[in-house]
Amino acid sequence: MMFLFKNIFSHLCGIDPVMQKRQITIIDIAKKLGISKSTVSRALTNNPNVSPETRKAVLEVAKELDYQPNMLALGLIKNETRMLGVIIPDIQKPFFAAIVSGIQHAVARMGYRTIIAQSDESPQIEKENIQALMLSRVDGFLICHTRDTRNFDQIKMLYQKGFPLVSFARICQELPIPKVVEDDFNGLYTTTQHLIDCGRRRIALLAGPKHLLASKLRQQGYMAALRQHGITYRSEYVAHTRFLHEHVKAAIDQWLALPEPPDAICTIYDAGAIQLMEILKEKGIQVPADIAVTGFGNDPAACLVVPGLTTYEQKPYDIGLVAGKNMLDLLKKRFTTIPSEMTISTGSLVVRGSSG
Amino acid sequence: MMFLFKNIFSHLCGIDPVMQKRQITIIDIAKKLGISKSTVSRALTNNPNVSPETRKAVLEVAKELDYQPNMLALGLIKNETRMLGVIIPDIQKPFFAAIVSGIQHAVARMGYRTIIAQSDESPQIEKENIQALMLSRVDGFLICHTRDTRNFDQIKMLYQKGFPLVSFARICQELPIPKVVEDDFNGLYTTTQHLIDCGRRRIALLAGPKHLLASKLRQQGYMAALRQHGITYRSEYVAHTRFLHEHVKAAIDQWLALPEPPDAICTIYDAGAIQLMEILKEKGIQVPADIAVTGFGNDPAACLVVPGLTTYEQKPYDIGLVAGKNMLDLLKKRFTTIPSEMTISTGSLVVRGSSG
DNA sequence: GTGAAAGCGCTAACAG
DNA sequence: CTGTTAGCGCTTTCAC
Repeated sequence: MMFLFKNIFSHLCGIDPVMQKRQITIIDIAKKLGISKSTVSRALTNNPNVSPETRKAVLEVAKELDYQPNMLALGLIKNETRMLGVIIPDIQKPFFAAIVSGIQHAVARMGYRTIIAQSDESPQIEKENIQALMLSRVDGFLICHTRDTRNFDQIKMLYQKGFPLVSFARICQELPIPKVVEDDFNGLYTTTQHLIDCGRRRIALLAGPKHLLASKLRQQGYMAALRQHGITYRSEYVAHTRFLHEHVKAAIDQWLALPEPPDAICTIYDAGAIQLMEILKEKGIQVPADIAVTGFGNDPAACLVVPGLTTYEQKPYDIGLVAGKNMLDLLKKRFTTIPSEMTISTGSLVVRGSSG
Repeated sequence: MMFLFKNIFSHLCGIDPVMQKRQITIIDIAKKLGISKSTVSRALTNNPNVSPETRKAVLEVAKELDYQPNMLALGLIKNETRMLGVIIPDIQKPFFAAIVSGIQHAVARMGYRTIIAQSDESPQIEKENIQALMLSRVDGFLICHTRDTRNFDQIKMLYQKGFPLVSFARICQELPIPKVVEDDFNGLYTTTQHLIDCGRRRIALLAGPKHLLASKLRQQGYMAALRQHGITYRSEYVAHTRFLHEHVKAAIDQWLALPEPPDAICTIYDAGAIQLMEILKEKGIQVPADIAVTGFGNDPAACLVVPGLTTYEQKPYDIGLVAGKNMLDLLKKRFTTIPSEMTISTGSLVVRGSSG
């Protein structure tokens, strides 16, 4: 519910907004000094072909008139906006918020601004956002696809048109562009191995959608760790979710109904692990005594639950930083080479109570 | 640590980026049809003064050539960018992330894009961001100040220049512009009263900086609740922090050294409450048995700590939504009235274990 | 209906 | 060093 109040300060502030005042242009400065606008332009852009006195006079008048250069006019000429389009699924997820922060800090130094667009995990909105940002003529795109994006026509179209492109976190593999990802494989390899080291042998996996690359890689890490230790992979121990609470619940019920229920559950995302722990607690099952649990990501929440969640720590801020730097590289050598490396940001195991 | 991999797909993707291809303009369309660019423009902008056949032909060729209107040129003429500047302290705080999300969803419908700039709680960076976004010629500003912003010259300057302005969360009181805030007073009144209802009498307050409006209002809510119940206000029970962990620790130490230490602690922010609970746990003090604790905000973390944190739930997403709508109103009736209402988003008490 | 011309604010090539 | 001219891509008079 919301309340409205008339602002009691309205009449007291004593500042009047100057509506509609035509903006000051270089022509105003030129007129005032009786010189041509080209000279003013030169003075303002540090062009050497201006006498020091003229420059000084121009700068003075510019300040006096509070002149603000019009970036639109400038952009029209240089055909650049110094704006970058950042497309993410959901800014409210700490993981993406941290990446965005990293990107911004990386590119702000070079005077680039970022336009953030959320796809809300909808491929359709993702498509519309790309379209809209293209029209806004951003200088480049940093894109993290939705979970369900399977058709990469839009980003291919951008590539074809020659837009500088960086793909991060949920990447498009089909294009030779810079990519920045978490170390999915190693993350699950590490947490799974940790559970094995803790003496667990019946280790289940709470995975993601089958088509999602990150999910696939994490599952491969899990399987590799099992293999390494001579533990047979059992498909009934693997549950694929679409990251919804119901799926987690269904997975547990299924596992507990098994003749040999798992003694540990590896998850590929912290939120799932935390939901898991809550459900187990409701059922009176002890974590880690009965079932150990691990996560992935080291969400802010991971250290707050009880017991603390053992997890693989990622550094989303660093991922953003690297993605931003890659974009700056592309922008710099725009017309020479296209680097198409994949950067893998390695994390580290954070051991807390949930793994025993 | 990061690893680099040469992308093995580089040679396989079969799509070639068309570097530098000059963008398609209305002149290309005009030439192809042997008509003037004015007619093309008219056809594209739904101007009635075009024959249906001409329009159809233009639309066809436009699609064929994949024509994209140049927003910069358009903006230069109309003097608008359909971009809004959003200035927040830190996108990684769930509170601000939710607000940003609300703003975006509110304005996206009307075709506005948002440029997010983080001030990192630095008044200096806040100032630079305002400056930069003004140069980028955004159509309006939605601003949440840093904790330490005391000088509002920058935003006043924007106001004076006639920019549509909305102030949210940490607002500037000195200007007659729309403001959207949480219900600070009521929040602390409510949590304090709840503690009193739980039988507590020696209630301390973990407050914020004295100069910060939200902090002042919350303290007033706390004091009003005490007064209401005939409990004497004791200044030694109030600690002002600058939201740092050390300050929280110092406050506790001070309170515990008192001849009559508090039996409850009201805080004005969840993060502080959670830090508080951790420190108390370390000291072997039981929450809520020995000391009850309440928070403010209902952070995602509030339901994860043990015991759960009793807190006043805010709806930051709604605050963003309202702020965005206010901005749209300003933009619509830009040259008529300036609404200057204050919208107060009311929350509600969420009772969990920490209050007993 | 359509075309020619002016102009949004600025830079850049070309003369002096 | 400085002024003139010609655009950047588009809309918008103003003629016809």
